[in-house]
Amino acid sequence: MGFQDTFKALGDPTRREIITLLKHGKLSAGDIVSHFSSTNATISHHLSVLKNADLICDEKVGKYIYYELNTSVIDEILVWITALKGD
Amino acid sequence: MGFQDTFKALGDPTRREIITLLKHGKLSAGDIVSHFSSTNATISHHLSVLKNADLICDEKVGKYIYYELNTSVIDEILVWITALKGD
DNA sequence: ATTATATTTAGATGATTATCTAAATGTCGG
DNA sequence: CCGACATTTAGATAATCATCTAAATATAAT
Repeated sequence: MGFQDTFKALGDPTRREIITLLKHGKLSAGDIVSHFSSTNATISHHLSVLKNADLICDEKVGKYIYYELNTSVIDEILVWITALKGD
Repeated sequence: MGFQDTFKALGDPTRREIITLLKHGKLSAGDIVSHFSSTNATISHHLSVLKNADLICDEKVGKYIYYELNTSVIDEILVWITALKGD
C-alpha cells in the first residue's frame, strides 16, 4: 500500500512481465505461470507482491483464481512521474 | 541501463526523494546530503545508482559535483506506464 | 606545502528478497 | 468420499541491497 510498495513491485522484471500479460485481460494464476520458467510458488509470490501493491486484484471462480490489472494505482504512478517533468 | 535499472532505482524511497529534490534544479552532492539523515557515503551510493540508471547526470564544477535530472529516461518510463492503460 | 572541504570508494554487516522444494488448502468430477 | 487439479503457504537458501565506518581522491584556501 502506497508508493513504496508500488514502485518496489515494479522493480522486478518478472512482475513487470506479469503486468504486461494482464494488459490484455484477465488470466488465471496457471495461465500466468505457464508463461514463465519459474515455479508456481515463485509466481504466486510475485502475484502476492503485485496484489499487495494494489497493482492487480484477484477473483476466485471455482477452481481458478483470475488476476486482473488495477488501473487506478497505475494512474497515481503516472501522476507522480508526470510531475517530475512539469516545471 | 534499461528499464530494469531504472525501475529498481525508483523503488527506493530515498532515491525518489532525491529525484524530487532535483526537480527544481541542480544541486551539489552536499546539498542533497544535507536533506537526509544518512551518511554522505550512503547518499553518494544512491546518487551512483540513479546515475547508473540514467535518471540523473553529474557535472563537476571546482570542488563540487552538481547533479541534475535527466528527463529523457523519465519519458521512457512514462511511455511504458501509459501503455498499460491504453488497451 | 599544508590544512580544510567535498565527494567517492572500499569493505563489512544486517536486512530484504527471489527462488526452490515440500506441504497445505480448496475445489471439482466420478 | 477420493483422487486429480489449481493455487497458496511454510521454511530454507543464496543473492542483492541499504547502510555504516574508515580510507582515498581531488580541489580550494591560507
